[in-house]
Amino acid sequence: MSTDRPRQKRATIIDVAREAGVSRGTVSRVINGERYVSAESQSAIEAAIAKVGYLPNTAARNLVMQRTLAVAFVVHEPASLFAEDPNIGAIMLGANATLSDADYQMVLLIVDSERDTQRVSRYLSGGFVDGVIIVSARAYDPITRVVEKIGLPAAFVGHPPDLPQIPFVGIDNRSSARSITERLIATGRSRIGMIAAALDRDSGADRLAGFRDALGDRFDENLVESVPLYEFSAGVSAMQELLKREPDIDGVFAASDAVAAGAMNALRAAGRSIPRDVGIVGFDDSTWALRTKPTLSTVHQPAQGLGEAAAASILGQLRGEPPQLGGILLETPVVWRGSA
Amino acid sequence: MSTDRPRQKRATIIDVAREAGVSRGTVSRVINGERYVSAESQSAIEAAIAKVGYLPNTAARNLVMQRTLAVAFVVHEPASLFAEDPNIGAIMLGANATLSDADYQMVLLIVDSERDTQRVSRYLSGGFVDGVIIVSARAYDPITRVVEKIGLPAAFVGHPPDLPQIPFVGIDNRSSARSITERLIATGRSRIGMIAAALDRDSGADRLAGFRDALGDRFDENLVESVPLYEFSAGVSAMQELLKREPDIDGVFAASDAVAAGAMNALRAAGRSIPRDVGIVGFDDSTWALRTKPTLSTVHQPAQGLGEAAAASILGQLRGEPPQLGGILLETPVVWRGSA
DNA sequence: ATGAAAGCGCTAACAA
DNA sequence: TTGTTAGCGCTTTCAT
Repeated sequence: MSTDRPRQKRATIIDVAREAGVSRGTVSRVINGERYVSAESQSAIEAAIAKVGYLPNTAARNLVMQRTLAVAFVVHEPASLFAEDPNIGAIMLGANATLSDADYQMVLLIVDSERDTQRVSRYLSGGFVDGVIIVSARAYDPITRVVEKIGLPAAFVGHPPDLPQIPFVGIDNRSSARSITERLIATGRSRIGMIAAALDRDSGADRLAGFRDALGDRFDENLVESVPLYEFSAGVSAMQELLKREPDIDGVFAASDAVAAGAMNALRAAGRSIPRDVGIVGFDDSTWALRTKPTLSTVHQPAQGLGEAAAASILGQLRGEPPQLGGILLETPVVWRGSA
Repeated sequence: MSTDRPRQKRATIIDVAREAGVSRGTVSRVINGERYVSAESQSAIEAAIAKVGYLPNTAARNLVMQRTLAVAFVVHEPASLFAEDPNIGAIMLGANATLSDADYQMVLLIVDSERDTQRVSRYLSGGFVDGVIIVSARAYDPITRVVEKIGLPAAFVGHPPDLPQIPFVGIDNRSSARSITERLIATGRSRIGMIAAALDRDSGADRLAGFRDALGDRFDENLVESVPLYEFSAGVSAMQELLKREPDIDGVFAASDAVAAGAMNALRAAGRSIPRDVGIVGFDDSTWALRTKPTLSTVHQPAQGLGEAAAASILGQLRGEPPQLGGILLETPVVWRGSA
């Protein structure tokens, strides 16, 4: 006989039933607010619940109900993410808001290592969630494969490279980049360069393609400098490089606001006035855009809307509606401010 | 008879048993890598698992095992959080790393509305997690009460105001603020002000108290301006106010790096050179601190370490070790850079 | 080494 | 209106 701390066993539906002098079926009905319970039973059970301190075990309920009212939100590569990418937070919040309205619990899972990948895969197939939202999926991701295998309703934010026909939400990076570049051209700049970033992701590659589209014959690859990540510091160094190579540059499209902010620092350090000497535009319309001086002209990325749309897609699938396989592209208005 | 998509029922342990011609007990043993299984059974079962595409239902297993190998991480008030507070991301990552090493799944729950509070409370009491890490808890939070009621192992990051004896990890805001202010005094400044923030949280109040401690008799409340949140924009306006009121100010302690960055903008706009005319120091050592020019002297807040310590506390409690009720305070070295 | 059976906490169909 | 019972998918004695 052990004398370890008895660790207070949690009250179950049976304890409530015993206390109230009814069967567990009746208790279950009260808990789930069903009809056909006498007033006496009702109050006896409510009293018993309070007395024994009963709290329902949702996990057990889920097992029999075969649904969890929970949706996972999987985030990859977060190390720099939250610091440098203000979008991801907004996407999360958007998804959470929509799921919350439908009374679904969003559970966020972070994938930061090989081990995490394994564990998260197990979690997704383990019966804890009814669906999953995945942001920044990589090509041939084990998580994606598990999701496919078990047919878990899924929605991707951004288009995973290797999957042609899956539900996703995103923006048209290419045409957005083209639009803002055209706007920049319209301001009369003649030597327009670009700081491209993250060319290994389709967002990065597409933004460069859009830039190229807009410039047409006037495209000059000497005016393009590319950096690996959407980072402030990368913007600084790339702009320095560009200035050295092409001192007469008078317009810049930076692949993200953070990059643009860095570039603006470098421009100012080089004695160039913005927008007089050089006009600059960014991409994202994140908090960066309002912190620069002058404020940044940029492409508005509807981050919260992406989260909401992804959540709505999941919710629709759970209602049995066929997902929109082609994907959903959200509008990205150009926001014109002081930097160009 | 319905012709709806049959929605492919998931294979269970029973399907595997049937396919392999053994009992479910034996299958269970194989899945859990126990001894006493014949080589034939072993391989027959492995083949059957592959054939029927079996994936274990962890939720069902948890029900009988009475443990989930999962820990919740609850975040409040995220609206601005991810944009303005780079710490929270680092705390998460630290917690995730430590939990992951112990093969625990961290599930992040966002509380962004009254409704979320309800749902998250249910989730925590619903048998999905073995413990919980709570950041920025509010006083008399319903979530905190649920956690107490069911005796769920918990660790707080930062000290919740209304609970005297709970396990928490944090930093000593007061003595840290005192230290950096003393360093600032030592640079020979004679009119030192402070931009205080978030005085309704203990972090904010304690930083002001530390400032006061350092200044002693020389403390002058005309040199203190306070703002509601740790925000860049608040730093701008507070600094403008301070300059107007006390033009001869030559030193500033800002309650956070974001605030300091804002203040530096205002100082520069007012034509003051940093650190020649006025020295300024911040708090957090977040990404802000390296983006300012000159870079910011500040107090290093070990955000990742806080997450790791909180996770370690939970893990310890789950091992049955008594939690350190007094709380764990981490070191906060002063980082001296160019701004003062 | 393995099968049979009890049971984790709960819901739901069926009787009564 | 209520009690009884059969599971949800899994682990774990207890026999054998």
